[in-house]
Amino acid sequence: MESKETVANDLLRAAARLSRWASQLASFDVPFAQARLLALLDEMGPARVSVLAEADHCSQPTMTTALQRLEAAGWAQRVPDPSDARASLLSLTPAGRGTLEEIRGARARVLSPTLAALDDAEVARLRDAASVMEGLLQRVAPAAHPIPDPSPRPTTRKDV
Amino acid sequence: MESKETVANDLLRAAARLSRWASQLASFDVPFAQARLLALLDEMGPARVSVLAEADHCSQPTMTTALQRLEAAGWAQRVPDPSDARASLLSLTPAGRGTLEEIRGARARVLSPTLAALDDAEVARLRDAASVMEGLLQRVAPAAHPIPDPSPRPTTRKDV
DNA sequence: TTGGTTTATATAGCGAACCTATGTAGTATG
DNA sequence: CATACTACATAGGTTCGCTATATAAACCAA
Repeated sequence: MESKETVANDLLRAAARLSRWASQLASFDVPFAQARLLALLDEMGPARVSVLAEADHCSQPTMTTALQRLEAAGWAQRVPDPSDARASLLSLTPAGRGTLEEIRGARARVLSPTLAALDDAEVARLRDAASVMEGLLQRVAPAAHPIPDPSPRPTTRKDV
Repeated sequence: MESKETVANDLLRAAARLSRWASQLASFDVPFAQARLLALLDEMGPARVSVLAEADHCSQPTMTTALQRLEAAGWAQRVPDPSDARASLLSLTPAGRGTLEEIRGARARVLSPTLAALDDAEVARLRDAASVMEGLLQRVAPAAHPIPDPSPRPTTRKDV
């Protein structure tokens, strides 16, 4: 139904713009992808590289280098996985946890002037918006390859 | 009651993840930033580089190179600004508009299996989530909005 | 055990998308 | 007309993402 397509595009566009705005305005010295990874490590505790990559919807090499950056900054640490010598378990250091808290506080401060002007009903709408998007992601995340797109590449990009 | 800080962080995190997931699955050949710029050009009609940069919350050089990529792909065109020989007015070509429609359709198709499983109440929650984020964006960044007004912008701040 | 496959991660190499600093040319103004 | 300002382009650098491939451990027959 067309209304559902409209919902999809409106939602994705709004999410993209909000995310983009936040990543720019609340830019301390920590790049956005690194802040996102700090939050992921905080959530998932000690975890393998490949598990983190899947959770973040990025490739394993991308996660490897991202984690190397965090380790170099002293924000993440790795220990060998006792059950598999090929794997490592990554987790936040205390410094990493402190940085994550700083980031969350800075984001909240950036949004606070706007949030202060909202009444409880609007705050409730925001809360519901966050939870409904989380729910959507949980429905959609397990399907790693939902639309294989069998058609050959239209090559809209290379030809004029 | 949860604090407003928690709401802000939850919302931003959910928006970031949803946007990230969508940009990975629904972006056939077209990189995410280029798709975003196509939508921006569609909204803002013929517009100057600097106006587009401000609306997209990026620097002017970033917008310059992004537009050069779109022009090279045949999706954007520029005409000299009749009122100022230094400036150009950028707009979508018919090919660019077609590509944008393809992108929107692909996004909707990617989400449609999930949306089809939702009842009307949940779809309504998604719709409300999109609109509440749009409202939040207009409070914090009153720029990128359907306003085909070609009158010159009075100010050019950005001086921090 | 050996040898082949699979799995977990790392490396190499690339392009896109950001940034700041600076150059260039047109515009405006004293 | 000279100076300052403005709009855009270019230069140079980092982050972030990808695919392809290498390396090493684990697994699994025979």
